Amino acid sequence: MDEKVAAKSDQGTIASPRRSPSQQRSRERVERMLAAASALIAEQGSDAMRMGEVAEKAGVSIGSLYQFFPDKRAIVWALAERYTAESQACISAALKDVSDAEGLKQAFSELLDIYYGLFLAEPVIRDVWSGTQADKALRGLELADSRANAEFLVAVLKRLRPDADPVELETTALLVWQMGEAAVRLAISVDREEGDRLVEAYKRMALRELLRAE
Amino acid sequence: MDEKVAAKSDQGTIASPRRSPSQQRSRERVERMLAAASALIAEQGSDAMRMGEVAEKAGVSIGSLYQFFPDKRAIVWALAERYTAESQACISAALKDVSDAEGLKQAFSELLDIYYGLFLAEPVIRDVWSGTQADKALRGLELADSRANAEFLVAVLKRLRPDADPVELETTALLVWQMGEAAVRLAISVDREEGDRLVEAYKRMALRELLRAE
DNA sequence: CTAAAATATGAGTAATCCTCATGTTTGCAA
DNA sequence: TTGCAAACATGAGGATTACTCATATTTTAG
Repeated sequence: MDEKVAAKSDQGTIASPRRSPSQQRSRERVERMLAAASALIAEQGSDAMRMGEVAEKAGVSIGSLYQFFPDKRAIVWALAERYTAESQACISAALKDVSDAEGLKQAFSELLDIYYGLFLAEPVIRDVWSGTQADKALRGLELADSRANAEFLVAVLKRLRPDADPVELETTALLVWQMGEAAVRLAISVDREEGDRLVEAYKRMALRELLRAE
Repeated sequence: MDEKVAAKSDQGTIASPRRSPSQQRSRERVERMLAAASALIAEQGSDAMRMGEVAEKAGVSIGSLYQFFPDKRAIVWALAERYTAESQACISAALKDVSDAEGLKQAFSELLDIYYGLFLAEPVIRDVWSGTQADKALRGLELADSRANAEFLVAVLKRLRPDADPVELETTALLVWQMGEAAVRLAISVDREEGDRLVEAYKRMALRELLRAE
């Protein structure tokens, strides 16, 4: 029983596919499974995706699903890998030939627009790529919390830069705060030395932004 | 059946507590439940937390758990609210009396250290506050993906600033990239207008950092 | 044509969230 | 003190769902 529990909650390991589709027929079926999963994730998020629904939507049996995907996460994983590969190609292409400041400005700006547009248009990517199946209510709490915290920063900024556009100050504060949370999350997921460097680098960046004169 | 499913996957709503503990005894028991949940989340993450384990560890029955928490998420939620309130008080206190640039520098730096330290020391907060129950493997993929993408930026930076410290460039690139993802995630969770503003603000910030001379 | 490999199936198993009927304790008015 | 209503406690069992496996079918290779 202990081993079963261990295996069940062993989230740190990637289960390898039970079998790779080698025939034409099975390749097509696997594609249908992925498409079905993608659609369901888009509708309700990967957490609410049910294996039975995926099978039904793909027109295959439950068993066939498990023929090629060892478990539910493997399907999400496969989609994630697909999008990852696509995005890397895109990023690499955009930045490959940049060789001066002006080029970087342009390429970076375009890249962000593409990335942003992708997230806006594709809920699957939002779920898979943003990597959080956290439920909406919790996300809402986080956003509210971020806003509340950013307000403290806004108050400070208004004192320091009374003539600045309030809307811009709000935007700056919220962004700086959110990026800080991202920096800390990143920092705790790498080794301590790199984490410390990242936090220090973030501090410098954030302060430059916060103290920047109009 | 349809209604049941709807209720089950209705992640956007916060279920209100079935009952508030009004007697001394039940208040203590609820505390024990929260403590047990907190410990289990620290061990394995909230996703792997089992209601039966929480009850056992708290020394109460399953039924008592559901007397005060409508569902599993409500426990996580309760912990999150607790930490949120604590952190807001901390942030507010740190920033309240800041009135000049030097003060902001100090306060902000200290705040970040506290925040970072909290995440390092308290795995519960990591799970609850960082708001992602996404499994470790997926998180690992994301980090690897971020690193890979940041490498493209590093290549550009090395061309633009050949004399800069490579380690610093790596740090800058990874941070800028990660913050970009955070900015986009934030942008898609607010209305379109504010989202656009946030992305544009991020672009400006990021480019200032990337193009900054040593 | 035939045997082996690949693929397909879906009823069944096990894990887990949550309910509910029933029993126990507490607060309080008479 | 006593009696009673409200609050609290319990855990077996219902319901859902990820996943298995014995069995059947299709494809491929020799």
